[in-house]
Amino acid sequence: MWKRHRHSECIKEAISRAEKTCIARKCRLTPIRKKVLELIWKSHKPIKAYDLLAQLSSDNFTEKPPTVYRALEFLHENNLIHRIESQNAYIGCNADHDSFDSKFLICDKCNEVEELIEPKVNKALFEISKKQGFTPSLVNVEIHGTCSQCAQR
Amino acid sequence: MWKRHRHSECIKEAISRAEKTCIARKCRLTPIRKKVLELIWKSHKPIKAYDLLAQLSSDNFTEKPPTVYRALEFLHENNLIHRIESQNAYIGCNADHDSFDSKFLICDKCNEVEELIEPKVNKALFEISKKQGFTPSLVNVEIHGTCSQCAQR
DNA sequence: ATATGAGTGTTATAATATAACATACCTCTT
DNA sequence: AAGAGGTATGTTATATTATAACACTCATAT
Ligand SMILES: [Zn+2]
Ligand SMILES: [Zn+2]
Ligand SMILES: [Zn+2]
Ligand SMILES: [Zn+2]
Repeated sequence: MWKRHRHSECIKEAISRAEKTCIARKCRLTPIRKKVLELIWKSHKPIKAYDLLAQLSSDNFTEKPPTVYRALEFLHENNLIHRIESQNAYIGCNADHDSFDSKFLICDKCNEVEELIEPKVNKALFEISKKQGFTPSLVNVEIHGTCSQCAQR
Repeated sequence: MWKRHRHSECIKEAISRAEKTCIARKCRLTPIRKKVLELIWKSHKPIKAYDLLAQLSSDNFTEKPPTVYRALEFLHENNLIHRIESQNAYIGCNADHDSFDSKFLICDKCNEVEELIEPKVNKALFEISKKQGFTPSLVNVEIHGTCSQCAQR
């Protein structure tokens, strides 16, 4: 996001990463799962389940919701995508980060999302939690605002 | 949460706080809005819109969804409640904190939620965002895990 | 009293997600 | 090659969450 790049490379990298993950974890990147992951990456923004569904379907053929939700579940379990809670939408992840740590910058103008990879805040949040007697297992941070591109306009 | 307290006092305090807020902001805590706020506080956990709806309704009378969603919208705009995004549920707020800063400890066992009031992490996140050229307007942190009560069991 | 805006009632529908069960398809064993 | 067992998909139905649109009521301010 906000950096020029060959987006087709992102997608290739994501698929290749997914294939490796599946070998390592002994699970299968079936055609449906692969297609959903590709569509998520093509979108370049968080994409909603029913938009994926529409793109999966062709004129003479309609996929049903469970198809896409199952693929999303699989991809999520295997750390290949994230769900942006405040948008009910899904975005690809190409970073090797702890699965319990996710942080996003969400532009409310253009809707693009960038994942923040930064371990310190996570650590601080874990420590604060523990002080309260709470045992954290997962941290999700969603920061809304305006990206640099949109700020310039 | 996780601290013994007279919960009836929480509710009273919340209503009194809401009344003050409404005077200050020149808006109205109508009977519906007040009732919804009370029900949210009575729940003691995040509560869902349709559960509120059920509680608002009596045997011979059913409220409609817009009634509760409008009340929730009002309460949220006026910083009297928070929405827990990962649960599609709503919880009361009695803290005087910046409206753009909300952090929650969410116990996945008992479903109770505690709000964390702690300014440092927020500041750190703002700074990290700005370094990326992003102008933040709102931070939401949801930390899932196990509360001390549930850990003991 | 009457105009104005805020609040509520009502109907309908949109958007998001899952349950349940049937069928197909891999992969391993024999 | 046949069968068993598990994984994945197809299919139907339904649950859950949320909003649009328009009519009506009510407070209150001039
Ligand atoms: Zn990630
Ligand atoms: Zn933007
Ligand atoms: Zn709060
Ligand atoms: Zn608990």
